[in-house]
Amino acid sequence: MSTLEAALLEAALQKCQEANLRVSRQRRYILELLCQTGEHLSARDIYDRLNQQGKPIGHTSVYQNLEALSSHQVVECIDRADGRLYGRRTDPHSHVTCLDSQRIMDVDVVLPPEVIAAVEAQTGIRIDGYRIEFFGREQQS
Amino acid sequence: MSTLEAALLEAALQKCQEANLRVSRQRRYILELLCQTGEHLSARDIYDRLNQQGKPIGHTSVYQNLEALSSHQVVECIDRADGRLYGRRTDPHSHVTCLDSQRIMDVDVVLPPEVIAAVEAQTGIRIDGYRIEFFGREQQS
DNA sequence: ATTTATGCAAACATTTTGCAATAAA
DNA sequence: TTTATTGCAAAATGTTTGCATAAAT
Repeated sequence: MSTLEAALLEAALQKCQEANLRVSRQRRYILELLCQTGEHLSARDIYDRLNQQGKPIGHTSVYQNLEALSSHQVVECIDRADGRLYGRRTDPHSHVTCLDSQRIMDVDVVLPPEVIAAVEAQTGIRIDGYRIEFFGREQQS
Repeated sequence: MSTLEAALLEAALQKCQEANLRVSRQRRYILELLCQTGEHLSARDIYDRLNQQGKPIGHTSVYQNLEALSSHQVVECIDRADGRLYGRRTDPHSHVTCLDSQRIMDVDVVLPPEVIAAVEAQTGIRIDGYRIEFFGREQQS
């Protein structure tokens, strides 16, 4: 496990404490899995991978945990055409989806203030945040 | 029906022809509903509203139609935490979601080329398009 | 000791599929 | 007339809930 992954896991466990979420064995399994793979996984992915790895967990627990963890901002939850996915980053960020591999990458993009102001003017909504979904294909050079 | 709505409906019917999608009574019902309300509706919303309006349509037809129409870019399909929603605009655009009312508004935002270039450099993906999901609350002034 | 988490079984909601009847072109 | 669409019934998915057991603090 890289130091980045370790740091992410540490931060996630910290947040659990703050949120009064006990660090059960199964909950730790899920957090370790998400922090180690940078991927965005479905509930089923998580269920399958953990059980394959000899880390037994039930369906219900996966769902209950993902609900608890995402509602406390310990993990990220995104809705996609092919179902709900969970990721390890909860700070504001955007996504790039490769249309060939369907792989999702996290990216950091900051919009110019003028863009936000224009949206606020256009809608009357005070913008609190945003997420950009980019899509494209791998460069074949 | 406003001229905008009429134009949107006309364009949608046009696209059906080009895609060899017959304009059945039920298909027309769906397109009229989506073009008239600017809202983003779920399959169930559409089923309920049409049947309430005395425009009978079955569950299967709603789903089959939304699949056919969205895969041919006649209507928009977006995935949200509370399910799949359909809208009338298929050209590139972004969304603003009011966190109080859950209302979704369409907005037009064009990203500066530098932003796109930065994302491409960061990921190795040639960006084909994007959609920004903004969220915020109504201004109470 | 107290409270939270687990996970089976069952309910639920949403979406998909087989197929015979129907309607659009 | 030919081909696509409809919609019932049934199945497949994905997600949630009741509840008794087990585990974390």
